[in-house]
Amino acid sequence: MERKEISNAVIKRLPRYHRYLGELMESGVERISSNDLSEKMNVTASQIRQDLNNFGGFGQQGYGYNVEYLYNEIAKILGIDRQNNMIIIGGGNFGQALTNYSNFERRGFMIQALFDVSHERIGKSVRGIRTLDMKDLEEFLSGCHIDIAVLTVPKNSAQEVADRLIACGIKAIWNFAHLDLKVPDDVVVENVHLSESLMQLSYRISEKRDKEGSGQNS
Amino acid sequence: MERKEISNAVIKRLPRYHRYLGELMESGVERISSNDLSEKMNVTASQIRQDLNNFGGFGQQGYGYNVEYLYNEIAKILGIDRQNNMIIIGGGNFGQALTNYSNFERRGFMIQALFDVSHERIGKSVRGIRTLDMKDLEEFLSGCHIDIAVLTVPKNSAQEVADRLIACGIKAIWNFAHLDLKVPDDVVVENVHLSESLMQLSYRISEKRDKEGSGQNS
DNA sequence: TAGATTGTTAATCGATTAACAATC
DNA sequence: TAGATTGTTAATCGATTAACAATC
Repeated sequence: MERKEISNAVIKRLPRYHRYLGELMESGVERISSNDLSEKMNVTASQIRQDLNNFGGFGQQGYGYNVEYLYNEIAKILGIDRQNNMIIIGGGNFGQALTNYSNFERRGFMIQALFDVSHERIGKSVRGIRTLDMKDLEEFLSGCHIDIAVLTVPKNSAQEVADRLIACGIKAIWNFAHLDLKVPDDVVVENVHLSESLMQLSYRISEKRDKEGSGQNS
Repeated sequence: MERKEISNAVIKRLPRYHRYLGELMESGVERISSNDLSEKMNVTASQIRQDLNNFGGFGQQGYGYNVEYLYNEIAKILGIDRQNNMIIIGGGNFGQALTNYSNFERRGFMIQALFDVSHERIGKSVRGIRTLDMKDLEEFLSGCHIDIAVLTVPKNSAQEVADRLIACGIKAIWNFAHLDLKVPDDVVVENVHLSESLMQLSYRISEKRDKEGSGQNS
């Protein structure tokens, strides 16, 4: 029995449920109804129940959901109940920032190495994580299992690096480069396009500016 | 006459259109049909035409779209045809990485200052951009116009900082803190929740793992 | 048992795709 | 003019919300 196909919209909401449940746990809340959670999160109770029931019946009629249980179940669904080994390709600004950001580790995302081409960076350690020579990528990957490769290289070398990673068997890429990678079907890519996010914000600013402008004229 | 309400789905696609049109321009392409663009971008031609026609008729029957013209029109729609002044609050890993990332400037997003509470950081400059004392935030904002505040502070101080920014008249926040900010209706927030992005990737990895597992058994 | 709240089906809403008349 | 391709209306598809029977 396979999972039925889950829509992207649902997958996007799961981490947010997980976050709110974590906060409820921290404040000692033991159980919560879809209705109470919906008010906290500003979504409909119906949506919460629909979303969760894609994966199973985690609640109990007349009671609601046990916070800790649901938190752990969502963690399992998200695959963060286990260790995920990562490498970061590109030791520039973002590569180093991500390496320094120790929060990922708390969720089981362990950075095993950083790769770069610059001889100024190679050999140095960031938070105990070695910066290795990009030349040695293939050798490194043949020696250990890496679940996720983080791509923080310039746009013009991103595809080439991705190809090398995929040739080594990497199946998941967290892509910070500002382009759409071409990858085989069995490789998953999650994009973080910061400039596109910033442009969306900019859109909303100018949309507001337009509205105010026309408002004054009416 | 006001813009009609544009759906979020459309807004998210605009920066990607802009990016592809920019690349076409660079390779010297003068005109393109919705059909050719749709093949490049892996969307339907219908969607491209529908999206664009939310904002006006930019094409010409029998000809298609002029690449440079459309590129510039989308830039206007996105509000990136003008300068946007930004400040970054939080001079940690991400704050510094964003400050160092000079690509934003090319799109008119100018970082005017960096703010921090740490005396080790205050007074130092990153790429010519001063790190100021968080204490002086209100004074600074009274003296110049800032369009966007970038929030790269720890989760537990983010709301407090946001409140201060809003009190100073900031209307747009690019939020990297891992929480949902509470802001008035006239303030726009764009979130970059990196851990949620990483969890979505993790979900897809484990989804694939499940499928393969069940495949072997069948 | 009565009350509460889920799980799930049905209804609605919105977004995407298809089709085609308008027009360059 | 004929061919190409848009702008736009109509049809379809999918996601969200509402409703309610099941059940703890």
